[in-house]
Amino acid sequence: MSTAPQPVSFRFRLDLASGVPVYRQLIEQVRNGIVFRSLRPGDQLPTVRQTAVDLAINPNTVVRAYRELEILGVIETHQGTGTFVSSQKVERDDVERQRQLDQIVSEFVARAGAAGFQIEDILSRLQERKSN
Amino acid sequence: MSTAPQPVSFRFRLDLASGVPVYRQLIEQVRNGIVFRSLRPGDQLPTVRQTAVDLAINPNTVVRAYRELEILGVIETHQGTGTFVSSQKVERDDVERQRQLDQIVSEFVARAGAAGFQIEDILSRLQERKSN
DNA sequence: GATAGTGTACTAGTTTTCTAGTACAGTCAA
DNA sequence: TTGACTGTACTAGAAAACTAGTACACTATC
Repeated sequence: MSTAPQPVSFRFRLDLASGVPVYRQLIEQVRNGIVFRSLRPGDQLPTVRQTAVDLAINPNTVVRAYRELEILGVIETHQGTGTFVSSQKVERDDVERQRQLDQIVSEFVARAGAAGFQIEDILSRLQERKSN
Repeated sequence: MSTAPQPVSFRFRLDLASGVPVYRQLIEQVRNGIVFRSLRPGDQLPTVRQTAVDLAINPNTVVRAYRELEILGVIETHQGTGTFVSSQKVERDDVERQRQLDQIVSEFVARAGAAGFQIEDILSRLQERKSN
């Protein structure tokens, strides 16, 4: 190596015993990485090949995860260059974004509600997270 | 009929075009019914057979949905009698419930975060819902 | 006990999901 | 241009998910 442009520090890990599909584990780890700031806009993700070798899986499995994340607008892939965390999530129409947030929240409330939790429970838990 | 014990008013509907598995649509509708109070503790759900006939699906598909809901503690099934919304969700260990809420919130935050929303966005949206 | 209602169990077929093998194509630096 | 890196495309097989057919067992009422 010569210039070592922005070394990739992010690393995947697998839990084969969990029963959760590999590609889904990868997606979740990237998402969490972004939320918890271990991945920042512009950061390069491990390459498809490197990840495949490291985890002893097929490149296509990595591709599948990256593709789904790209559809979500979370990352950007550039053939021949690499895969990167989106520098700025594409700004969408406000109405569309509002609808999207609404849908996520709806589903969430329904799920928590079915488990016997009230909106108050959720709110207080989120407040805690926010202050951390 | 003679006594007509608590007529079942809840009705399922299907969206075959959605691509969402039938049994999962049923689960979601029961969950939402509970959250939005169209289903209350003790209410009887449509019978396995009636639902199967109404929606032109196999009884086992309904059974699958009901079983999953029962595992979640949302409903209770009684062979020969019917299926009912749990009169009182089984009280669990506080620590266990805390963990459960934590997990739901975690997943939610990760998902919303990946879609570009901040905890603040979620909080304000939830506050709105609460006041409605 | 008979009967009509309820949920249950077992089996199986189709579809979808998930992963892999392998060859191809773009990018960049030397 | 060449070579070593990057992501992409096509194909296919195994596993899981999903739904259905059919027969059985429990419950309540008459």
